[in-house]
Amino acid sequence: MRISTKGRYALRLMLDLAIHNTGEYISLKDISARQGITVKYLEQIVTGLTRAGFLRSQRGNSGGYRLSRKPEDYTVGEILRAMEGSLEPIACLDDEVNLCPRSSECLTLPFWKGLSDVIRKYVDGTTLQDLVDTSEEAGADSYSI
Amino acid sequence: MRISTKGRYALRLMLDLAIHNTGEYISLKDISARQGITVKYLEQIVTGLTRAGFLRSQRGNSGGYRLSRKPEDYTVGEILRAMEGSLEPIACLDDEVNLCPRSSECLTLPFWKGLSDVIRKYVDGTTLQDLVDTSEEAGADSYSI
DNA sequence: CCAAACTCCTACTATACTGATAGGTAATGA
DNA sequence: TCATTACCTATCAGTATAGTAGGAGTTTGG
Repeated sequence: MRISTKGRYALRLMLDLAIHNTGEYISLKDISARQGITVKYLEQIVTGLTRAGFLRSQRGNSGGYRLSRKPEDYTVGEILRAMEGSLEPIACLDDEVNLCPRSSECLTLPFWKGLSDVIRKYVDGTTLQDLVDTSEEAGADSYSI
Repeated sequence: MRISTKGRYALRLMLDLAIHNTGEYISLKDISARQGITVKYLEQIVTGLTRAGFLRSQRGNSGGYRLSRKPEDYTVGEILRAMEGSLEPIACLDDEVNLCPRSSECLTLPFWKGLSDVIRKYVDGTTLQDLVDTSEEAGADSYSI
């Protein structure tokens, strides 16, 4: 039941861009310095986010990335799904294809559906802006992000 | 974010024993036939559950397993944790040891704690008896467990 | 009493996933 | 033009997953 580093780092990257959301492009080098994640690994993560349409990129000197929407228009759920593929606790819940032949008589399936629901409600009920807000509440000075 | 087969099968095994909770010992062979899981794999799963004190076992002819408590006295959470080790979405939340050096300034940590909370509330708020009840509501005949 | 029916224990294996690192190409701005 | 940046593909060690396999010890029904 673990979120991979890609999912966790993607969230930190997006949050970093949300906090430094000036309209300018932010380089991975800068994000790397702040987040302590290598540029090379960030590249892999950012690829997924750009392909999902979450980021705009600019090549060349003084290039980088910026958010393509406002922070309040991203849910944490969609960011995590872009990296993790699925947040469902069991494959049966992903789609019809993975539905197992026992599903109609499976006594544990309703439990898993319920778990899926509480997870989905939570992650899709939290926006990137919500995370920015909690950081400001806590006092921006104490954070080095 | 997937629950492993061990966790899923453990829940099915416990639920099978809860439904056939006559006081008699139930053999893995019987459970295997009902659940479609090999006896050899069930052995591995049942070992963890027995060590956790969830089951009583009886060796030899007409031996098997039975629940050591009443179905309403098991939470699904503790059953899953016995097999999965931890249900925390990130290692930082497991214990002090795994806490990363950035934790005090980590802007995403409160989010992960919140996710951990909704998961924990759900899985520890559901008992084995709850799963038995939903099966009875749905009509016992339609289920072959 | 003994053989069948069980649990119990340890080892092994193939496959996939994770968490990276590495090297090179293409675009851009000063 | 050249330093800086995004972009692309490949590789790799380590770990976890989802089992399979073979046997040893225990109990009881016949």
